[in-house]
Amino acid sequence: MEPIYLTIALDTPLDRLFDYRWEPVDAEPLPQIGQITLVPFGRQEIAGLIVAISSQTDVPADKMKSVLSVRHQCPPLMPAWLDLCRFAADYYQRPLGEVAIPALPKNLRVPKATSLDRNLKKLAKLPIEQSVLPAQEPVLNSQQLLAVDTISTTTGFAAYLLHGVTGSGKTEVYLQAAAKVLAQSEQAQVLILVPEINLTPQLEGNIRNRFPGLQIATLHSGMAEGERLLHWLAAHTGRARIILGTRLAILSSLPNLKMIVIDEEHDPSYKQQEGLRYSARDLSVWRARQLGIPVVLGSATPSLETWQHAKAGRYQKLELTERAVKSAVLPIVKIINTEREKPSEGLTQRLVSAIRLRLEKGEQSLLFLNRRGYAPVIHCDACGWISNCTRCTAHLVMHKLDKKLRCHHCGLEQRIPRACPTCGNIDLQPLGRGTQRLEEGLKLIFPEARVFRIDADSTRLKGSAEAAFDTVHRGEVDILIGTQMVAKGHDFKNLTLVAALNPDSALFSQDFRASERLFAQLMQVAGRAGRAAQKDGGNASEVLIQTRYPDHPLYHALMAHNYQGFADDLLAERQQAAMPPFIYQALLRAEAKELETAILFLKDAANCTPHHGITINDPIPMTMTRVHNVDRAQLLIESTSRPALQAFLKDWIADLRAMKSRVKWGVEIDPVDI
DNA sequence: AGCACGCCGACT
DNA sequence: GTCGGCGTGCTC
Repeated sequence: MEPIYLTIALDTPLDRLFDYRWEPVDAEPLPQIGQITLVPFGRQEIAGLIVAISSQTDVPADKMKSVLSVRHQCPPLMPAWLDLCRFAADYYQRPLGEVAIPALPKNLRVPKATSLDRNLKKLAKLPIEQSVLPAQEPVLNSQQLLAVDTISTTTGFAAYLLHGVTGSGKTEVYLQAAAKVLAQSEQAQVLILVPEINLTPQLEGNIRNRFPGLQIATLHSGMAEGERLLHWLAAHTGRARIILGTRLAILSSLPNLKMIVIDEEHDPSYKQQEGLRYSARDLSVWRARQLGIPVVLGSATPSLETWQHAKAGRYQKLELTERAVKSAVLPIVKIINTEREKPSEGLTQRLVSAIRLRLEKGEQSLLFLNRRGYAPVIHCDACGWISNCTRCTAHLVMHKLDKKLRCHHCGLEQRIPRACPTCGNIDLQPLGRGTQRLEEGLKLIFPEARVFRIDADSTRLKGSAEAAFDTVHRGEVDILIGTQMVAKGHDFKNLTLVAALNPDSALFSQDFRASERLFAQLMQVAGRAGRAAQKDGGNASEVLIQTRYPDHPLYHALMAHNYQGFADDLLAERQQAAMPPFIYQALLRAEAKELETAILFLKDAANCTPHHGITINDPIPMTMTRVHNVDRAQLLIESTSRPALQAFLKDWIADLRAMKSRVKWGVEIDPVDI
C-alpha cells in the first residue's frame, strides 16, 4: 500500500501547511479532511486540522514525522466551514491554521481527549427535541409582519438591514422569522449574534420560552472550557437548532445553518481587537452568501458601512418606524447648554429639578457618564504636577473608595499621595468627574434617594452585573448612575428620565468614527427609558443632554430622532473626504521599547515599490503612544479597490516577513479605531 | 508564536 | 563553580 500523507493546518504564524505521514494502527479507519489530529511539532505535541490527503509529498523524508493520533470521535469539520476559515485567513492575511485552530474549543485542541469524550457522552444524554412548534407569539404590527415575511420567504442569499428604534420590536421579528425558518426543516439551524451575552440575559430567557423543546447552544468567551466544548459540539453535530453567541460564534461549525441574525449590528464589540482582528458582522454576511441564506442586521443606528450598503441596494432595508407597544411614544430629547447653566457637582439646576420630579413621582432616573473612577486625574495647583502613568501615555485615574490611583490601560496602581510628589503641596485636587464622584455628589443633593452605580468597578465580580441590574428592575433604586454598561440590553420599566452628563469629548475626537459611535450610544441609552411608563397614561420620558455645544448637528439629529439625516450627512462628509466606507483601509502597527525604533521600521516598510491605486501614508505614533512601557506607531494604507488592497498586502506582508526585523508588528484589515 | 540551544554576568 | 539573561534558529 502507498504511504498516506496528511496536509495539516497548525496554529503557528508560519504561513504554510505541514505534511505528516499517517500509519494505520490496528483497524483504524482512514483519516478524513476536516478531522482533528495530534501531531509532533518541533518539540511540542499540538492539535492540527487535516485539510488535504495525498499519496505524495514534497517534504524530504528526513524531516517527515508521523501523526500521533486522529480524533475519530469528533465528526469532521465540513468543507463549508473550512472554506469560511480559508476566506477569513485570506482576507485578514493570516495563515489558515491561525484562523481555524483557535476557532475550535480549547478542550478539543489539548493532547488529552478526556474532555472531548466526556462531553460527547453528555451530548448523547441530552433530551431529544420535543417540538419545533413555537410557543404563543405576540401579535405583530404590519411592519413587523412584512419584515418576518420577507426574511422567512427568502430564497438564496439576502442581507437585510432591520432598521428600527429601541422598542420597535426588532427582537420579535428575529424570533418569529427564526421560528418560520426552523419550521421549514427538521435540521435547520439559526445563529443569533449579540454584542455581549452577559448584558442581555433577557434574550436567552426569551428564546428558551419561545422554543421549548428546541436545543439551544450558547457560545461566548465567559464560559468554562468544558461547557464551551459541549455547546460547540451541540452546534457542530447539528443537535442545537438555535445558537446564541457573541462574535466568536461566527466561527463555529454549523452544518445546517439557514439564517443569521446580528443584533445591534453597529456595536463595536463585533470587531475582535486582538489576535485575528476579524469583524463578526462582515464574516456573517460572507457566510450567508456562501450558504445562500438570509442574514439580518438589526439596529436603531446602523453602522455607516451597513447604511451605505442599504442605500446602494446591496442590503435590503426593512424599516420599523412604529413602536411595537401602541401607546408608547419616543422620549423627548432636550439639550441643556452648560455654557449658560453652569453645573454644580456635574449637574445643572434643570437636571437636578428633573431628577427631583422623578423622585416625587416614585420614578427612576438614569445618569449616563462614560467615565469610571472618582476623577480622571489629580493635579497640584502649586506646581502643575498631574498624576501621569509612568508606563503609559495616560493619566492615573483617582479611585477614592480604595484610595488608589490606577492606570486603566496597564493596571498600574499606587496609593493616592498625601502631598505633591514634586513640590510637597498637600492640597492635591481631583480634576473632572467620574461615576464615583457623581455618586458622592448625588448623595449630598438627594440624601433621601437610593443612588446606585453600575460600572466595571462595581460589577467586577462574576454575576454581580446581573444582580445589580436586578436591583434596579426590582425598583430598589431611584437614581442609577452608569457607564456604557447600562446602555445595552436592559429596559427599565419605571425609568422616565435619562441624562447624558458629559458626552462632548467624542465630538472633537481624532477618531473619525467617534461621533458615529456617540450618536449610537446616546440613542441606545435614551432607549432605556419609558417603554412601560406610558401604559398608565403618563407623559413621555425625557432625555436631557448636558453640553457646551447645544447647536452641534449631532444633538439636533438626536432631538429630532433623525438617524437617517445624521447618517446621510456623515456619509456625504466621508465621501467628500475619501474615508470609509468609500475607501478601504489597512493598518501596519509596530511596537518597540523606543518609539524611534517602531517609526523606523514603519518607514522601512513604507519604502517599498509603489503600487498604483495604493496610498501609503506616513508613519505616526498612536494616539496613546506608550502602553505598559511599549511605544506604538502605525502606518495607514488606503485604496479605493478592495482587491487591489488585498493583492498589495499579500506581497507586502511577505516582504515584511523577509525583513526579519526584531520589531513586533502586525497588519490589521478594516481597522475601526485609528 | 513557542521552544531550545548558546554564550556572558551575579549568586548559593 | 551554577542560575539565568535574551539573541538566533527551527518547526512537516
